[in-house]
Amino acid sequence: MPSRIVSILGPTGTGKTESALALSDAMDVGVVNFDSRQVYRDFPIITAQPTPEEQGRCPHLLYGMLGPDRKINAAAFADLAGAAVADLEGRGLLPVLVGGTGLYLKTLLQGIAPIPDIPPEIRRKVLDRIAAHGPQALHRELKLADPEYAAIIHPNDTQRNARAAEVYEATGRTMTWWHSQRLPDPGFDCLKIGIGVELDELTPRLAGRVDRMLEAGALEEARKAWENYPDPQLPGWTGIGCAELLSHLRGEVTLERARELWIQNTRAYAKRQITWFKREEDMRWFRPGDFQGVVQCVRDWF
RNA sequence: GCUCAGGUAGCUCAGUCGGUAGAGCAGGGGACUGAAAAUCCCCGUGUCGGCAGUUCAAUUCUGUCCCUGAGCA
Repeated sequence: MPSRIVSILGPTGTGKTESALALSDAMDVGVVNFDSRQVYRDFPIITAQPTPEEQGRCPHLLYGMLGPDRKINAAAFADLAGAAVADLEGRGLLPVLVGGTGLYLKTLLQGIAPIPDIPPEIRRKVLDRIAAHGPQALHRELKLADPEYAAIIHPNDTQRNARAAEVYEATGRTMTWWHSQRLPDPGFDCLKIGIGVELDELTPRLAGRVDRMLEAGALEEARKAWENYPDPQLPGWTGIGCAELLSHLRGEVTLERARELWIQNTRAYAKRQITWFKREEDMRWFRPGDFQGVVQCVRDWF
């Protein structure tokens, strides 16, 4: 018996959180975060986590549970999400996954290659080599070890070349081999609800959202986080908004410029998300604000 | 008013020893199997400030005018 779950997907700033709350008014649900940034405790405003009041309206899981110094990845997150879903089901609640991180959803629903954790010293070695010789050097080696995967990823792609190198070095198996491993069916029957807009329509909303975050104390939030975690390399600081505000706090740009960059980067991110979700199969699309449509869609699904 | 430095893609700028020009960013499209709010790929015609002159040919040289910045008055 597969678990029945609902996911609310779409680019940032389309009102996914509100849609989930509308669902919670209509039926017994629990919300599971599905956003790689909303896991960070110290940035509730900047990462647009549901407010405490909103989270009080029904169970909310996987929000703000990590410090900015903690790393998370797709596989680890999917494990947590799987446990969260089981938890809600045990309480008789319909799990509603809300977020914009497409890879995390894909990992939960389809599983991911069972590659073991990479020893830190191997990772460091690979990163050192990239720093010294560039990702192209690793790509040349990859061509010999795993031509099939080398053909798929670009020589300039730092992250994927690093990943391929560390996996091969640590496990003695290629990415192609790992990706060809049969995965057990994670066993989810997921209704995918997409909140869709054109980028042009979304842009002014994103700008307004950034302004509201600033009014709500985003800068103060960043300042406090910086006092506690004064290292710009930490995973938590790489979020959009966090990075721009930090740049201002360190005197590199004016607040006005930080705001502009924040909006610009948010927009570019939304564009990438739109590209991703466009390809997602079995999506039911709704306009922002069409809460009735969303609720009805879930009802009909049962 | 004088001197100097500039006026080239939406922005910041490179360049053409004379044969009509190219980077980064922005913008558009795309990819995505453990960093994913990440990472990466593809897409560049614009009166090269205006006018005139020299030349087969000027964005490039010359003159002049306009604009911007710095300095001197």
